[in-house]
Amino acid sequence: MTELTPRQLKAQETKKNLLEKGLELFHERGFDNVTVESIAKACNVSKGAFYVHFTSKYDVFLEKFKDIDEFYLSFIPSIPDDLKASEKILLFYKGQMTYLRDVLGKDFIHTIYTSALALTIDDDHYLTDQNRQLYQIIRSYVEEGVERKEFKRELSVDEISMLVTRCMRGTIYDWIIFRERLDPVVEIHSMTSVVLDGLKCDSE
Amino acid sequence: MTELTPRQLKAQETKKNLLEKGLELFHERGFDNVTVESIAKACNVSKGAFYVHFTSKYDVFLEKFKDIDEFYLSFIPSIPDDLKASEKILLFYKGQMTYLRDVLGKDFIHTIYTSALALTIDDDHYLTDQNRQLYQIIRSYVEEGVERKEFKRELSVDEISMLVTRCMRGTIYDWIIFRERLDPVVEIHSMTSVVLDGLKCDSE
DNA sequence: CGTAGTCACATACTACAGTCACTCAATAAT
DNA sequence: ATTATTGAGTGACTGTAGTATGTGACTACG
Repeated sequence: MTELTPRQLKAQETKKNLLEKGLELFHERGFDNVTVESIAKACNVSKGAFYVHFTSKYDVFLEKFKDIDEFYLSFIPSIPDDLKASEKILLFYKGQMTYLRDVLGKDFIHTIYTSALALTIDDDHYLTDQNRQLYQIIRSYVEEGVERKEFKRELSVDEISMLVTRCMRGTIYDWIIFRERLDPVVEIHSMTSVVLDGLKCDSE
Repeated sequence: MTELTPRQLKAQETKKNLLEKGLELFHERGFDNVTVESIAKACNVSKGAFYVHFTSKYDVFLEKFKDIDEFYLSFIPSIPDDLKASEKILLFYKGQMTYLRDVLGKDFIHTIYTSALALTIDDDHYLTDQNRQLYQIIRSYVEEGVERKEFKRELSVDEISMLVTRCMRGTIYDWIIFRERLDPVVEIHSMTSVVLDGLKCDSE
């Protein structure tokens, strides 16, 4: 299983090259200004080879996107354990948005959010995968909050998690469509504060 | 100004044809399965003529989208005047989402939300136009709520309106990406209730 | 070994959105 | 009436994502 033939190794290398070069070019020129052909050429392979390894131009991005969850995990320890669940969520989102804004950049996120809309019925998008780290993290905070009776009990953990993560998706969508007019770090804070306030157990 | 030459009338007719035939075909086959050429052919004009009247394939949709605001306006009278601002907003959203789901359909909204992400820097999208009816309606309810001290006073009318409308955009985005798994009428209600609760004046 | 099959990659292609230089009839200007 | 201008409409063209088919080196298996 782990035994790779020289041929498979070479293919793996090709894929890695395409991925790295692709991300590099996207970063330099923007997603729409990079052609699949140019990525392939820069790696001395044909366009056909690109499509052996990736199902679409977006696919290159999604590969990278999965790394994000690693950042999320690494970020968690910096959140003090003795905070209330809602405060943890706010801190987490602040870290996340700062990362999206300053490290990954709006173009990157733009492409991710576009690709989620572009898919055909069958294949599921990473954004809607509730097993991904991000969702699990939020869910665990929510669970904690529910146990400690911080949140309304009419709503299930999954329902609350959905609303809290929707907060984030809505803010990111707005960040993109309102262009230079919004700071996502500011916006996620005001939006999420309100939602968390609304979720608070009334008897507090 | 209102004097139209026969030539202008003919052009207007062509545009109207393209618009109607375009929407009809989109409805029949779905946006992605209709080519600009086929719309043009069905109207016995060339593709070039299409681009005289519309700046893009999306543009046909946006034209129609502007009609939505008429529906919104017509819907307002059915909302009792003596309700609280937050209840009015909930009712309004319920009516809106029902209309989007049952009359316009998800495909239509899908295309609108995709086009908002697809634009180049310069041109502004209808979704972000704060002068449009929808935004004005929500703003007026919010204003009412603020005056009656239903809402927190730390936030301005514009800030609150932004959050309330973001609620809607986030819910619609989720409706699209989560495909058959969500009912937008249910979702808008739970999401907006929470946000409105969070916006409530604490001393109530 | 030898041979059948696989798969990483190449090449030529299709499909389609959007562009551009042009035409020609309708209209405006003199 | 003659000429100049406009602008609706044309159709060939470009650019690019994605596909269909081929090919030859490598691999697996008798």
